[in-house]
Amino acid sequence: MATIKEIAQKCGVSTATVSKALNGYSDIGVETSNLIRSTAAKMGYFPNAAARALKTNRTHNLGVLFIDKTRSGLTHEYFSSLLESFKTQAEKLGYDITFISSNIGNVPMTYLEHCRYRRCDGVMIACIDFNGRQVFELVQSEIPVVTVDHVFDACPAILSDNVQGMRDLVGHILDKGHEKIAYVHGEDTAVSRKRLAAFHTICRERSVIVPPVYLRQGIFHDPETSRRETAALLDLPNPPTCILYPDDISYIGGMNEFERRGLKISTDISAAGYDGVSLSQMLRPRLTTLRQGSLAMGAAAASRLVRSIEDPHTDFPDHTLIPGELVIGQSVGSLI
Amino acid sequence: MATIKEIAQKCGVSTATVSKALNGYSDIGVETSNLIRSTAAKMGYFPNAAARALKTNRTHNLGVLFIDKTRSGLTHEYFSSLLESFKTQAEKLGYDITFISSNIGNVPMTYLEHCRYRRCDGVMIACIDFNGRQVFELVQSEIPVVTVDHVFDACPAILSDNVQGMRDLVGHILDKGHEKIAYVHGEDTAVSRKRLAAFHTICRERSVIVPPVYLRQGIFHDPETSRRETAALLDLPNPPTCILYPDDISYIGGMNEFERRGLKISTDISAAGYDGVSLSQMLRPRLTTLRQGSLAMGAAAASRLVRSIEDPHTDFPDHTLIPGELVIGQSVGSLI
DNA sequence: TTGTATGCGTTATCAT
DNA sequence: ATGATAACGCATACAA
Repeated sequence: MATIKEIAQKCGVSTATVSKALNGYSDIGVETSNLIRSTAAKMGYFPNAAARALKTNRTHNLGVLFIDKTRSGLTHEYFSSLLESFKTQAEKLGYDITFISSNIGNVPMTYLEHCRYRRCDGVMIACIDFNGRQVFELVQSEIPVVTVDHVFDACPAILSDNVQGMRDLVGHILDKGHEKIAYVHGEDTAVSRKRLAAFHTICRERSVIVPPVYLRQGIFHDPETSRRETAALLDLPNPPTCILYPDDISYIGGMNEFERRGLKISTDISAAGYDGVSLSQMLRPRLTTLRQGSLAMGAAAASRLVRSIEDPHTDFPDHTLIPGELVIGQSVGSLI
Repeated sequence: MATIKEIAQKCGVSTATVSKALNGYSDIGVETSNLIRSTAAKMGYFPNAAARALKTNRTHNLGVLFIDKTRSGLTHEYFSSLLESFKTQAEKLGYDITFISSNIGNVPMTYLEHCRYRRCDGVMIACIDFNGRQVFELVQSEIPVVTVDHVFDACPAILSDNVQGMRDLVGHILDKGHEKIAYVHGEDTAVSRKRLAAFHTICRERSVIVPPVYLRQGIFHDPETSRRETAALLDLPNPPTCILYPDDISYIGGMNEFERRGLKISTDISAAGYDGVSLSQMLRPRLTTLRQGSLAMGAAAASRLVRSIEDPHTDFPDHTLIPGELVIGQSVGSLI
């Protein structure tokens, strides 16, 4: 591995000159600069990240806190594509990413300690229990943080626009003439609450009454629970004509229950998901759903985090709302 | 951030003593050692990874080469759970992981250069076009490498046991009395070839004849192609009673075609997938498939790589075969 | 058992 | 325009 010193020897200059030339300082002669650059390239030189980090106190490394007890983090398309686009954007901006965890080797450490150990320039937090003490400690620290789909007072956040998304989705269903709409929603989280509130708001705006029994508590990404709630809804004396699910995967449970009862989706019963994962468009009928802008969110998170790092003066905890996109499949039939 | 120097001051000893005490050298007095350790803990000390790396030439960082043009890498459960378990095991062994890519900032670099820049102690390669020049360059380098589901002459490999997996799966189907078995297989890769060969072998062993027209070239994770091939198979004068798909996602295409034709899966037609992703067990009927040991593979890859790094003397390019597990759903009906 | 001194590869300050 | 030198935090050979 070529070092700056070797380049200096080869070019007959000092290491200081090489360093400056390579970092584009203007006070180096054009000729020497060119000579240095070309021989550096010829020798396959790359700066030693550790040495540079030691000196500059900047690692060009972003921490990613992306943990899930159920190991569902990476296996949910919404999160994995978010991560993928975060990584891509981070790389474009010159940063690598490192996963943060709560122990390394046998040494237990908090998230914050892990970040400090690796000298992360900043951290993105997503897909985690945001109420943990360790998360809070990290958020309160001096390290720049960006959160996704959660708001902390102290740091910027990238948020999926669940309110508008829900409005678009339910609006479409209402346009199709449905007036008996049930909603199997996810666990009680900020996301669920926003969607639920938006659901109520638009229904009221359009003078559609939602009987309390149409609202069922489900679990994100758990088809079996959704199947059970679907069965309960269908057994009602006055069953709904359309059922909303917490997400596309949960819809699978409903779909199974429909088929078991011989109900044809879109004519006998309508349904909609949320997320817009690729599976939803593989099914027949294609699912009507709301595709969350996970790619845009990942990229926005990376850009926003790097801004916090590189321009700390103008930094303040703003919120970026990323819109989703209504995906009209064939799972919501028309009643008009 | 506390440094070794501050601890030294506080304890009234030299930095060398602190360093030794913290690294468990035996030539430090028990009392001083205890004093140093406790004050270090009290001060929230963690060694500066960059400084340590600079000195020891070891970063405790593993590179992960995990790229896919179609961005399907992270979104396929097989790969994402492989990565997740690799990460978990690496952390247990005291390593963080860094994604390797082919450019960072505006600076284009090869995979090898990126690894060197970050001073990765080793690299895991999976889910990538293994035929690329840059991959080859990396494999030939001095950096320890482990590959997953691909064999290079020069480095150890972790392999899913596709031959035994296929034997188990097809064996089960034959046990159910099927004699007309079609196989929509994936693109022409080493994995496909192994599975195809195993398919032929076991059929021959059990005296089952496979007409060439029962073998169809599909595409991994592409339901639409599978749907088309399924239609072609069903339109045959002498159609199969059971169809194998390249993977569970591809099966969705077949499933759609069955339903379109009003064929009841398991009684009118049988089908099997491969991979054993969680979706396959959410569908009704549950899919009969072969669950690949992705968790075991990820962990094995991490352990194997760390062994290459920490014990280079005994290192040689061996292969670790990880078995899968037959998952018997309801999609293969009995003909006997 | 403990301390001194040096160097890892880089950047940055200050001379020249 | 270029160079000598110190410093970043740590580990270690060697001296005491």
